[in-house]
Amino acid sequence: MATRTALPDERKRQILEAATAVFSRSGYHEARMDDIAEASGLSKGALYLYFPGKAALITTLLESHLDRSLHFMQGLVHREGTVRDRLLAYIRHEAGELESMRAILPLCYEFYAAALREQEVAAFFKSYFGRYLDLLDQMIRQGIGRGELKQTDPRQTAILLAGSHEGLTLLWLMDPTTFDWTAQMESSLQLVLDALAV
Amino acid sequence: MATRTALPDERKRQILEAATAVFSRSGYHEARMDDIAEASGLSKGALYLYFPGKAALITTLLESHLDRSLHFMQGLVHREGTVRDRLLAYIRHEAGELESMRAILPLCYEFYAAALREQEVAAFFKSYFGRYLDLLDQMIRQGIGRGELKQTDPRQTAILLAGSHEGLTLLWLMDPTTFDWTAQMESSLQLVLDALAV
DNA sequence: TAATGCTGACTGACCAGTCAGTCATAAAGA
DNA sequence: TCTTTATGACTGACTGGTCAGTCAGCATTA
Repeated sequence: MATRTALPDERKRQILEAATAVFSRSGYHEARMDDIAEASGLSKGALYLYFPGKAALITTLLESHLDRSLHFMQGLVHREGTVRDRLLAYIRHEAGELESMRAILPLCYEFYAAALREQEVAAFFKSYFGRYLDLLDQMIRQGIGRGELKQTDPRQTAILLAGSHEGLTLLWLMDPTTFDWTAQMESSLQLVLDALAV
Repeated sequence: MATRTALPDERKRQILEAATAVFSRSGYHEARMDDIAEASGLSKGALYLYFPGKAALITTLLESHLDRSLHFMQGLVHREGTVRDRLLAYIRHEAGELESMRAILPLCYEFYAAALREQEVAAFFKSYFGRYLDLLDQMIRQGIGRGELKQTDPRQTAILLAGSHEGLTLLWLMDPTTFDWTAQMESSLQLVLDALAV
């Protein structure tokens, strides 16, 4: 019984792990279902027993990855401490994920491109970025309410912080040797928060 | 004679225009050479008389687009005025290109993804971002030298500005209704420059 | 014996790139 | 001036290869 119900989950995990490896090596379009089958140690047919198709593999992957990041941020909003300390904690947390991000982010970019053409993908990212901005927004409001930050448009600040995060990460990915991700993220955050400190 | 030598250029322009339309509608991978042929009013064979293949179409397109943006920035570095005014001018210039950016940027993202896997594409973007950062860096040094900005690490500031630009544009593309690109870019720039003003 | 989990050869659609052939025009010859 | 030959721009049917997804059948277990 335990095995019987556990099997599908185990197989899904096994397939997703293989898919992550293959997608991050080859990208979505270049990746072949045969490669994923081989990497997973299962047959191609088996993939279709657990997932309806190639697209489902990538969306499941991205969804779980982005959800984890969002979940951490959610926790921070309800934690004690200054906005500064909590955002620094967020940066440090993300820094720990940098290696897995290097595998996932190229796939995100392929999907950002798709998002700008396909309704369904667009809704997915719109919701993700929306929730991300809402959490930042909420934290900034806390900072203003507690007298840590100046009166300022919280949404605008949230967009600046989120945008810097996205953009700096992109620049870093393009050439990781030119600067240290964590140091740059921290100094950028400090600069913005200094400008907004009371 | 005039017509004879002008023809290849005219045809190339005609093909690139069609390619822009088709690529921005369908993306690089989904776009078919047959579609581009039809959109250009030429036959598929003719495309191969003027370009060696599909890849050459997209690289030519992106190259000319990024070069134009870089060229404008280059001009700004040698222009009179404060750093603030010149960067505001840059934002206003880019704002004017927003519509054509909406067609081109999805392709960029597809290529960012490719850049993270393929040596040749990586070199292309590395060089582009490198030159972009160099120009910003140079302008910030001018600001420091002229007493407009505090002593600060110019590279770090350049990375923050360039990163914000990239990231804010990405967020905006994902949902252009949530905020105004120009207003957000300007307020972000003002905040950063205020923090660095003497 | 039946059910479940899985296999992998196969199919059909797709598409980048090719190339034998067309056609309009120009140059050469009658 | 009329005819023939040459040129080069262009065409589009075709090829060769790829790959997502299918399904008839096998192996293992209950």
